[in-house]
Amino acid sequence: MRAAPTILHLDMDAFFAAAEQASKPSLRGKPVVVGGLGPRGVVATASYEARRFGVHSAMPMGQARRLAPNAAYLVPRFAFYRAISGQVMELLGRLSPLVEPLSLDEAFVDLEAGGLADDSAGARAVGERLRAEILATTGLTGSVGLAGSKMLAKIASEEAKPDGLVLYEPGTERALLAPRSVRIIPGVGPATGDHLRRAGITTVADLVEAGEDELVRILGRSHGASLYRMALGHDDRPVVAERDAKSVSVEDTFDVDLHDRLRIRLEVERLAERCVRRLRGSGHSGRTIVLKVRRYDFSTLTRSETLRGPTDDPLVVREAAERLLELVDTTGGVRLLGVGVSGLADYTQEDLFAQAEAEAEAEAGAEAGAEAGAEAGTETDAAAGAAVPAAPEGVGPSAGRAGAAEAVEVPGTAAESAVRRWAPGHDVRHAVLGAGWVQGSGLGRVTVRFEEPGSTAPGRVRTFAVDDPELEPSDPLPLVPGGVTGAEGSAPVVRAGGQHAG
DNA sequence: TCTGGGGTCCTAGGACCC
DNA sequence: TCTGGGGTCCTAGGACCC
Repeated sequence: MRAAPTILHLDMDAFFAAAEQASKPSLRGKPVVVGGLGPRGVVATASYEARRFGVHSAMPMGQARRLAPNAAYLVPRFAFYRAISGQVMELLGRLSPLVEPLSLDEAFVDLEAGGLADDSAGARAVGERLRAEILATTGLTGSVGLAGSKMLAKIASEEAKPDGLVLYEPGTERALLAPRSVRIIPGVGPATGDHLRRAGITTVADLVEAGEDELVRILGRSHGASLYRMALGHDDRPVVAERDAKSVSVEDTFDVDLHDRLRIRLEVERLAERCVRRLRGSGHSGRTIVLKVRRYDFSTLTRSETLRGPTDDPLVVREAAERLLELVDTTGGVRLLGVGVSGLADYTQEDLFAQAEAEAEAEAGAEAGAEAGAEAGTETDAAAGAAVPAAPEGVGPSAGRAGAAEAVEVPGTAAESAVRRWAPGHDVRHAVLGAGWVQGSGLGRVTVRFEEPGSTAPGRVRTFAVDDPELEPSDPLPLVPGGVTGAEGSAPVVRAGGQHAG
């Protein structure tokens, strides 16, 4: 806490959906839902128009479609959102050296460290100027919260939504929080909320009245003590610019539960390879391999194995994941598989050298029979894995393999690649008609609306054969003339946190 | 058409060591 | 051979966030 409201929290409004509306004029003012379009998809972001129908983040798509059947349903385009996020983060970087991104659409900024504001009036001016710059640069609106602590700044930005600014004067924290639900405090979710409610605690005032000892008794040492402090409005957490990643993971939910053990194993191998690609891409190696399995009944389990040294070797990670799979009973079916690596180290020659040594030792000590068996298995499966084209970003099995029968088969049919190529919302270019985006596809046809971010009226719609030679996928166009697009792929990487906008 | 994907942090028990 | 007490590492699960 500080004497002036110089901690700023920025939250872009309905980020993914707003970005789609900005890039597709025909969707402006209309309900838009961005998320997984497969049978098991969920909503990532709903536009404010869609929220009026009751659609919200994390809701199953089927439910969203029942509530808002006439909304536009689009698959997320992360590269595009990342590019816009990079522009926004760049603007934040001009305010202060201390910027802490929480996700693509959210960040804390320490204005005091930037020397641009040291009182309420100054902070408010900086906040309003920032909002104007974001609008001018990206065409999107963001909401700003200003307060003397992270917690209050975040609550303020929530209060400011959409397209607003709220400033809480230091000293008013307790009175402001007292009548609110405990759920307003970041970190209090459904489970903790229920737990507290059963103890008769529903408001922040109740938390204060209960006292620290009681909260520690109910919620445990760490959670109880920090919750008590938060309830009093005490929050000294600093804005931290650099946070090292602690783990890298990938996972897939399947349209249909997997039963076949060979298919399950094949998917684990593909996930391991994808995971290592990401691991290497982030410049890390890691020591602990984690396999995640969600069963038909949604029960989830993890199995992990810690190596003697950090690795970024695809084979090592894959074989560890395979060993872990052997420990899991998959009878009844599997709806999700995931592979992760934690215990990250910076990728350096030293690490690799140490790892090679550790592996040599391990191999020398291993039983010959087990080694031979593992190797024979991976040979075959590696060949099968290599035949499968990697899905483009944002298009998981749910989008790409809709309705695929569960069997030992190699995905990647022509129909399937058409589904991926012409995913709803993706940009295309027609040799004669110019820039547009996919409204929908199926039965060998793809429907395109021809319009650009700058268009003032909705564009015309035309339908083509999916293999029309004049039509091809293209990169997003800038939302604002002269702005960046998703094509660069060089936007600053948002490190920790999720990828979804609320 | 019931429940995504990528993260973080915390707890708790057992192994192991001193 | 009658029992202590820490510290650290590993594993598994759960809550939470966007």
